[in-house]
Amino acid sequence: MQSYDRRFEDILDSTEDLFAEKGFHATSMRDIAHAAEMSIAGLYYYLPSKQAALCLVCTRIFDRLDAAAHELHGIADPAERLRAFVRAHLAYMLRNDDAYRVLLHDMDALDGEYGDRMRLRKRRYFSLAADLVSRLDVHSAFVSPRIAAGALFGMLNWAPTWYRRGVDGAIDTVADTILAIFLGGISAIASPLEVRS
Amino acid sequence: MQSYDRRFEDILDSTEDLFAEKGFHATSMRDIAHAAEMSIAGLYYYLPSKQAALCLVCTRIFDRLDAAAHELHGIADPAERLRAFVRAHLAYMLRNDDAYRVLLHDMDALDGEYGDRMRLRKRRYFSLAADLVSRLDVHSAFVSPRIAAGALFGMLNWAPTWYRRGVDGAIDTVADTILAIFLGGISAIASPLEVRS
DNA sequence: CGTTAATTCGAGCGAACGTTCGATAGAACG
DNA sequence: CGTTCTATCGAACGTTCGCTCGAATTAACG
Repeated sequence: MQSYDRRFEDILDSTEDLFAEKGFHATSMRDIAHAAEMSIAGLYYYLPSKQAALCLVCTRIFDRLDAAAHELHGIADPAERLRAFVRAHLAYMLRNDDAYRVLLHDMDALDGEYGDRMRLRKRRYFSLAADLVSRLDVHSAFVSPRIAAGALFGMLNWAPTWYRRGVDGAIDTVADTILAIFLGGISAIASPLEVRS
Repeated sequence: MQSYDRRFEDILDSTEDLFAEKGFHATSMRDIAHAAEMSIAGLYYYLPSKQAALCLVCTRIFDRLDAAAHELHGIADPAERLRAFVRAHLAYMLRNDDAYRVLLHDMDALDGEYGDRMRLRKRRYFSLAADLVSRLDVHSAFVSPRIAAGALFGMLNWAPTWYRRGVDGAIDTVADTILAIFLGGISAIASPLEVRS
C-alpha cells in the first residue's frame, strides 16, 4: 500500500524532528500525534510503541549515514576517501536540523534488543571511520588509533554546538579545516622535528 | 545551621549522580528522594522544584570548573597555561563519573531565568578557553578562533564517549596528546610547507 | 519542664504519561 | 448491494509525574 508507506515516512519525519528538538523523554506520543496531524490512537496504528519509534528513527539516520559512507568505496586514494568521509559526516551533522542529537544522546534511552541493535550499528559506523584513519600513509606510533579516531570524531560531532551559517563559512571548508588540523596534528606528533615550536 | 548545609550537599550529590546517569527528564523527584533516603515531601524542604535542582547542580559543576580555571592565572607562559587548562578540563570530564553529561545535554532543559543564567556561564567558560587559544604564539590566519576553539573543545568533550581507564593510558597523557594534535594541526595550517605530505 | 523553631513524612492533588479498546467511516471487491 | 479490510478516532485505562498540605517528630532554648 503506497499511501501507507508515505504516511509512515511522514510520521517518522515528524517524530525525528521532535526528538531532535526536545529530546526523546521530553517528547510525548501526543506531541508526535499532533505534529503528524492525527489522533493518538491513530498514531498507534503505525507505531507499536514509543521505544519502537525511537528505534525506527535511529535506523533511518544510520541508513542515511551508511549510504553516504558506502559511496566512498569508489575512491581509491585513502587520503581522499577520508576527506570525502569527513565532508559527508560533517554535512549530515550540520544540515538535517538537529537530527544528530537523536544519535548522540537519545539513542541511549533504547532498552533491550532495540538498544543492542542500535549500539551495534553505532560501533560499526565509528569503526568504519577508524578503519579509514588507520589506512592513511601517515601512521604515528605515538598516537593510538583509538585516540586518533576519538579526536577526529570529537571535532566533527562537536561542530553542531558552535557552527553558525554565514559566520563560519561553507561546511565543506570547515570539514577540510578540521581534517587539516587532524592530519597536521598527527603528522606533527609522528615527526615532531619538522615543526618548529 | 551546619547540619542543613551538609544534608543539602548530600542531596545535590545524589541529584547530580542521577541526572548524569539517567538524564534530567528520565529522573523523577521520587528517584532523587529515594537516593537521598528521604520522602518526597522532605526533599521539597530543600529543593523548591526540579528545575531549581538542575540549576543548582549545574551551578556547582561550573563553580568547580571555574575554580580550576582560576588557578591558571599563576602561570605566565601562554602555552603552559593552555596545557594546564586542557589537563584540568579533560580531567574533570573523565573523572567525576558522568557529571559532564549534565552540562553537555541536560542543561538545555532549563527554562526561563535559570536557562539564561546557565547559558551565560557556559558561554563565559568557553570563551575563557578561546581566549587562552588566541593568546598563543602560534596564531594562524587560516583558522578562525571560533573553529580552533570548537575543534579543541570537541576533542576534549567527546573524550568521555571513548576513553577507557587502563586502555587509553593516563588522563594527563591523553590531554597532552590532544593538545599536541591541536597545536600541531594549527601550526601545520599556519606554515604548511614545513610538514611533508 | 514548656515553647518555639527546624525538619520530616503520609497522603493525596490535578495533570500528563504510554497505551488500549471498541466503534466508525471509507475504500475495495464480489 | 453486502462484505471485508484499511485507516482513523473518542474515550478511557492504570500509572507516574511534579508538587503541596497538614500533621507529626525532633532539636533548641528559656
